Amino acid sequence: MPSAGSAKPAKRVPGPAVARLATYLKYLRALEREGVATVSSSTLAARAGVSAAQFRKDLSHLAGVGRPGVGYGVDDLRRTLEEVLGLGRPHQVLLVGAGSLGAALCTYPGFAERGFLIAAVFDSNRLKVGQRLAGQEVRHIEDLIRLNRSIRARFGVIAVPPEAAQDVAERLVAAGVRCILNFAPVRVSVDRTDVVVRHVDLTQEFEVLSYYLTASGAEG
Amino acid sequence: MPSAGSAKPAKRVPGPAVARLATYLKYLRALEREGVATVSSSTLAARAGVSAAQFRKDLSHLAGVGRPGVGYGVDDLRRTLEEVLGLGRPHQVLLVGAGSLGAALCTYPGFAERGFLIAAVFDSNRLKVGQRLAGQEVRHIEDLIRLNRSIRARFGVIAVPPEAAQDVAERLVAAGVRCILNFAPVRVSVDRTDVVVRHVDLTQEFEVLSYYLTASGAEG
DNA sequence: CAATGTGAAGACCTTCACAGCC
DNA sequence: GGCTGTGAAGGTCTTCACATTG
Repeated sequence: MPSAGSAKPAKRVPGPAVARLATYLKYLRALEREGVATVSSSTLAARAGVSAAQFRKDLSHLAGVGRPGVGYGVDDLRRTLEEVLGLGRPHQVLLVGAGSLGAALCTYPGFAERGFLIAAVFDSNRLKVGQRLAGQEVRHIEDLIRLNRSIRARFGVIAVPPEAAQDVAERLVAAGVRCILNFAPVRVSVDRTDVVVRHVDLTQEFEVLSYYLTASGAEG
Repeated sequence: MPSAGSAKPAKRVPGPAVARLATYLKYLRALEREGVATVSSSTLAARAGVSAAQFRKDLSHLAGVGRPGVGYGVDDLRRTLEEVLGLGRPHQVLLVGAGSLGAALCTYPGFAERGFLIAAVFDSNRLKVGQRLAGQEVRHIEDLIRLNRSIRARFGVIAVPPEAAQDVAERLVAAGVRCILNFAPVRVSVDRTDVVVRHVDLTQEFEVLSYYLTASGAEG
């Protein structure tokens, strides 16, 4: 497979490091807005809440963009991270589920600001189909595969009740989606190895917090 | 500090294991609804998407609840996990930010189902104060500390724009909140060691997915 | 002198394999 | 025979410390 793109080093980046690279990118963009041209590992690492050594090690997985004695060019590093993360251009997203969570995700401005555009919204409830949600007409789930033949989105969001999640995942994969963000509190499985799924269980986040509250011995 | 509670072993549980314990609990509750009385490590592990060895190692951090040759009592194990995670009783939650995300979180039934009750909603916008959101009257942020003297919530959710997040965090801590779930795309820092913060950056989840899409060489 | 990039060391987590129990 | 619990082995990630560079 002829790899698209430029001189990026195809070294594998460890999972935890990928998540932190996305964090660094966020703060680099903030620095750029502030007009900062150069930043040191210790400064940016402090903002991101990691050690300077961690930061430099993470960046060592990419081509060298820092200059010893000087630091990192803010614009340079931002572009490198965008390239590594595949964020050079906007991405289309299919959103499935027009309930309260789906509606919130649809109106959340943060996605579009960072290049993820909700291209279509789907639901299985005929009462919701045809309604408008943040400028989007809600479509029926049966039309997902057909409509994505022209949209060609590679990202999908599952925001449906747990019973429906697996079916939605399969439709998304069949429609050509390769990255799935699943908000349903149940695991969905896909057989294809070129499809990646991430689970976000909001209640589970609370439950983890609760452990640390309990473990610290401080009860209310 | 005299530790409250019962015969739970005070061994420290590794971070990744805590998250998985919460996952196991989710599937145990589902099994219980299905009327299953006993389950083996391999069965439950398969549902949760981990190896059987991983599952047993995670449980080895707690008191032994499995019986060799038989498996785990579903009800037993659920109760043990609830106790370890501190989920034996409901928890009150303060929600700050009545924008689209805040509204969605307020109406999301999953929180209450799993014992996290939104006790009050706050916003800084006087136009929103007094409005109702899923049965809750929106309060002004200035009243947060005072109102929590009677509510005594220990959990807080930050669903405000990034500029306001740090201020909200400080108010929550001052009000006695010990666990903070932060949806603002910026790190908030708290000085107290007995307060734990978790960050959920929804866009960042997409960015991580994008890396794996790009890394697999499959471009659309 | 200031700051990066990196091998080596160390900490942490996962997987293996098997003794022991039902 | 089936299954748990766990020490030991293996792998991954983080931290350290320093050679190197501008």
